[in-house]
Amino acid sequence: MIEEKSLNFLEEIVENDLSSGKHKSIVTRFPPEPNGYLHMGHAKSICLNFGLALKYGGYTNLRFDDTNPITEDTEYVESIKNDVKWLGFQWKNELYASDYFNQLYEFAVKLIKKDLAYVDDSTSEEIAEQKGTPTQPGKNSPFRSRTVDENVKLFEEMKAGKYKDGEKVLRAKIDMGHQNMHMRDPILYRIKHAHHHRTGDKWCIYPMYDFAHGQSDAIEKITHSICTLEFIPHRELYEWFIEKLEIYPSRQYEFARLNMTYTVMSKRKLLQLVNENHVSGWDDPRMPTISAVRRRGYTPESIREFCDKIGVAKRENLIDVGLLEFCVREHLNKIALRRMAVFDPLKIVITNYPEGKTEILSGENNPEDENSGSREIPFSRELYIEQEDFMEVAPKKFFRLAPGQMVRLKYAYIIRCDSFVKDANGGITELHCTYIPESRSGSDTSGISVKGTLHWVSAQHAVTIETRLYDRLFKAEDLSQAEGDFKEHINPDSLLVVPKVYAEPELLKAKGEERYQFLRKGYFCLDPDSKDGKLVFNRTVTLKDMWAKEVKKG
RNA sequence: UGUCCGAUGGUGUAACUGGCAACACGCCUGAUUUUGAUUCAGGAAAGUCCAGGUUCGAGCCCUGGUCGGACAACCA
Repeated sequence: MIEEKSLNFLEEIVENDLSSGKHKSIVTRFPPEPNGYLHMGHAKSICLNFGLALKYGGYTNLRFDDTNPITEDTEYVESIKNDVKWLGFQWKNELYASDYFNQLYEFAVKLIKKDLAYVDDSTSEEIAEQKGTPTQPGKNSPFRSRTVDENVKLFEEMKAGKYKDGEKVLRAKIDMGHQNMHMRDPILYRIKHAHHHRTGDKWCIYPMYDFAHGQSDAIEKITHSICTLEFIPHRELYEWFIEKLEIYPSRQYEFARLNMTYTVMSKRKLLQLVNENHVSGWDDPRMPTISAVRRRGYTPESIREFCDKIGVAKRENLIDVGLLEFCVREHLNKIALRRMAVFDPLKIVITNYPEGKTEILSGENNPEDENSGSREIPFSRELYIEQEDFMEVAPKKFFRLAPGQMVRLKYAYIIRCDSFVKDANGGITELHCTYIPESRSGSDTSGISVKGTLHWVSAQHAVTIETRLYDRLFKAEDLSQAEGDFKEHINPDSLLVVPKVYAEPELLKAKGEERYQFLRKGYFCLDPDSKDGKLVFNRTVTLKDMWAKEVKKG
């Protein structure tokens, strides 16, 4: 009997609506504006909206909120669809707010005829002036008292293209003294002689968010319209339109957006990073966009798991990026193929191993997965190990190589370090070791047990690859609290390219969809920049490293 | 000076709707280990923003504060 997982507040609402009979099934929607790439915050929203419908047997529409032709583009539409699919969700209908432009126009006319909307000739400055402030009431526009007929005619003319951008707007007639700023005669339509990615040049007036979103929800009979906290003040207006237009009463619910440590999660800021070349693009693996984490090697499973773990509530939060890393390690540990690669080579010569001899050893692809099989690894007299795996004078708890010390070479033999060679600067250039022939992996009769196991690569057989190691994009943990402009906190060392890493030859067969664990180094995946003869790997995340922590402690 | 949201270990989310605060990440110990990974066992860590009140009993209810956030784009 598994204890039932407690519900988040949205699931509670849905369950109540279902059990009370308010709804027989639910309909949600994911409503991105196609003006940027999706990020992890959107992933949270996607998992929520699609997850709810999946759990309670409803469906989810993908609806592009494309009411501002100036900033929107089909490039973004395509990336968004791609990202949602990649995350593993399937929408019922692909819809666009622009599909409803005719209907929205009729809604506007209806409001005008009910004397609940009017055409205003005020400039945007004047309208801002009329709005007042959160603590001071606004004042009526001088155009507020136009007759219904006049408004109908003017609005038609706006639609017909008689006026220039900004010359007129359509506003709701509510209450300029309202406590809620959004109820102070909000703008419904504005004039933009702009080409729309879907409707082309058909329209020169476009509805504002508030006059498009809720109505689109109603048209689609969305039962639960879920958005982020900053839309709370819009809810009153959302419901005002439902009442006055007498349309399907979708209900809006708000949850706290995702914030993560060491990064920013706003499209505006991410766009800035892209435009100002602080990153190579929207899918630069250091970005928190979905396309970037995908390129970096994160799996959809791990992101869904992450979204599940962070929960949903109404209080502001700052999630430790370490939790995301935990989720991806957890998944990658189960599926990644193990490979060996040496980043900072130190040559070792096995002095008692025959020159010219090559042995083919076998290494399991994944100890976590019995069905993953094994691959062949060449072993020979000259090998590379990591520089950091040798110390001339080793502390007692150093289980790696040092003069006289023994280690196991993974999948191979136990070796002992006999001597080392130094260059003029005192740097270690070469180790001379002897191997224990009867310690061969899988048939070890030596009876020797060692504390350390090293990864290695045969010098003669190694292939070289490029690797890109990523660190956090920002140095500040909480960018919302950090002083000054967010870009002042960019981490200059967030990308480290290692142009030449020595890898076991099996890696030549690497495939883009595959995930790899470079033993003791982390999880990696092939980057699309790879070409024949030059493979590039991204480090998704490091392995947990207790030893590094130990060393730090001193 | 207004209105609206919110407040539980370091972080995030719970608490059967009033019954002596749980789970996850992180942290610390130890065991296992041919990855100092994984796995396993254990531990530290909040008395629930504050002050009153109701109650046999309050993180949950009431009152008043405090703190944090949102709201004044022809953006969404």
